[in-house]
Amino acid sequence: MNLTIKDIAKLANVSYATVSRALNDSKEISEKTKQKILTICKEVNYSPNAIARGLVKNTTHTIGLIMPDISNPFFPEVALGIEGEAARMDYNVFLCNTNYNIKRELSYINLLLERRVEGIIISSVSDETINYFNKYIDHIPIVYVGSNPKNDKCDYVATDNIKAGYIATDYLIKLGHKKIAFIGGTSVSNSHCDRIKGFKKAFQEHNILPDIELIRNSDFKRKSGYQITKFLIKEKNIPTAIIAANDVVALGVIEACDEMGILIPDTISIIGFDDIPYASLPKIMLTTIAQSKYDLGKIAVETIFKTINNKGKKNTVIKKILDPELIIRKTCKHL
Amino acid sequence: MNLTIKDIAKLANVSYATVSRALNDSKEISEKTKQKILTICKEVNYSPNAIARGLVKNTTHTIGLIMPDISNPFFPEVALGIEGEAARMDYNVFLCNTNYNIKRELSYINLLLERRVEGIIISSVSDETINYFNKYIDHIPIVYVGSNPKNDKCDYVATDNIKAGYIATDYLIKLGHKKIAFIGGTSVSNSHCDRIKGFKKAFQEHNILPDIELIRNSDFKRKSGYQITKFLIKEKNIPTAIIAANDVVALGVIEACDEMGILIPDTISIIGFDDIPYASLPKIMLTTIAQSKYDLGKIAVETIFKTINNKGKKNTVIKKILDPELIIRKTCKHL
DNA sequence: TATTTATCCGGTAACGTTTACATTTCTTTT
DNA sequence: AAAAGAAATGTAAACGTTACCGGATAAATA
Repeated sequence: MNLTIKDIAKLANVSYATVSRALNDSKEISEKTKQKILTICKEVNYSPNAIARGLVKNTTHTIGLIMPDISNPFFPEVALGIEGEAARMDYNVFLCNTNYNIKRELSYINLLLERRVEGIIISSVSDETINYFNKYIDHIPIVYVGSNPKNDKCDYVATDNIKAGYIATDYLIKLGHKKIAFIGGTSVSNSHCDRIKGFKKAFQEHNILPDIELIRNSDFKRKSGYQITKFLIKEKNIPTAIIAANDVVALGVIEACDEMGILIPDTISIIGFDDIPYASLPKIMLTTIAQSKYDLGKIAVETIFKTINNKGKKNTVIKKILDPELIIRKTCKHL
Repeated sequence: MNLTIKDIAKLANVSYATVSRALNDSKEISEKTKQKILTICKEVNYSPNAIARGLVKNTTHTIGLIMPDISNPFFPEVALGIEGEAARMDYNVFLCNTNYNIKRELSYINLLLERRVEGIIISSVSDETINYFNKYIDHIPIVYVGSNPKNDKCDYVATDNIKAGYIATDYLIKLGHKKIAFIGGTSVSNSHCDRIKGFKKAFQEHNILPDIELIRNSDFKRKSGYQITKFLIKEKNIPTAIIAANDVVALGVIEACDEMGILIPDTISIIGFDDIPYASLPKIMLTTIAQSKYDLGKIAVETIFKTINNKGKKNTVIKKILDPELIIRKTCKHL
């Protein structure tokens, strides 16, 4: 079906080794024959087989990217950083979406491994994959992005989520809030757990106790932010402020409040994480803890290339921690 | 570095053909040796080389997906439909983001071709790639998604964009609007051109003339919706309604109006396309022409598999046209 | 002109699989 | 118990490249 290098060789009356030389512009070929071969390739629309090349060169120029949810704008933004930086390195990205499903995460890891990607960047749902990766950690460069795994072997680049949780909570407490709900992510999520830590730390520093009843888990989706908020409000144990797992969840929180006629920020203050583009809409003006999304991706690629360029051997574990930034908009108010 | 089938063969004391049989659970192998081999594979963490397999089987179980902008929520939604349906078929998706750049589109096409993906689904910026595809159209299944190319050879699945443009305009005219701005996409975009057609058709049917000055192009981004709107308003030729290229642009339009103190829908009515999740936020309530995003993706995969399963030969050009739907929310008002 | 040295090109062995064909081993039948 | 047939395994050729090695031709030196 597809033309091969041998077909081109016949057309050009040369050996197929020569064709290969022309295609890879080696210096072991005369300019003349090279041009002859190249024009023939153009004419007959020859497309080199990357599979075959990959087999012999043992390289794919591909890195795998595993993300939980491309419909959450945070992740495409990170992906953009990854793709951009990878393209600069002449690498391509194989993007896999897990929908927060650990099974799919595992199966994608296997897939990427079988495809011999040269590195894997993963924004993992939990630490469960870590044990899995332990088997491979010496075989293939891996870097976690967005959350820091509780394992001292894996490279990662993440926002300081403890700090993020702390900043959000501290801000609210200083605004006079005490009854603060925390609608977090899944209980297994590292970023969630870290933010909870920061949440508790802030309370501790201010010498007050958080209301444990107001700490809830979500699945990181808008709908669950919406549902949990409705539930919270109906319970009549209404908080004066809500910290949401991320901006998408926060949007769900706002939706619920709007529907139930609760004024933001007058009755309830709301704060999110990530600073997705839709948080800055004039009608929304969500106060949030921003992450440097593009940089997260970009740096993840940079660190994975440290290992790739070192022929897969890594000397030290690389940990890059980016600072979160409080973006004050209009969903929080002094009590 | 990585273990091969031959290593496993040695460990199991069998030929490597037998190992292959065990791995592909062929019936030409005894259950006993099969289990023996499989357990060895598990123990030593063997990962079959998909590259080598692809070379001999001439199949990659991958389809390529080219999209202009994964940071516009419309596209991830379509991508989800594609990935979901592809996964059902046991295929994987190689996602490429072009940032509305035709050069990158072309280079990604080449890349995917070289990687021997079994089909390409493309949400193209324009028809320019079509000429390029013409060379390949008999070699590889291609389906356009989201817009219908002006070429009778390519399969596509798209929303009826003429209708979409018509519905939006008709709705506004019936609401009493005459001075309607159309902040479209790029001039080369098919979906843009079709919607303009629908726009003009609606005017025609109502026997009024559109103000040509109010038809503008954007780059499909929020920022340009924002800037063009500001420009329009400053020009003092203020429209009573604005149709935006998509919801993201519409959000930019709203942003500009908010900033300039223009009331929506009291002073200006606004309508978008796509119905992205953020259009339905209570604070936004954007009236829009919805596309069936997930279905668009799902059906694109279905149609590409018609050709793939037919060994690449296609009998007839498949054209699937989905209906747009007017979602009335709160950004449009009777004049 | 004869010899050395670049320069260019051809032949062939890899790369890690699958698969058709050949061969061995085990059942079954007589 | 021998022959035939079925089942399990081995052998080797493909898949489309790249890369090494050696040979031929052209260029440079003596």
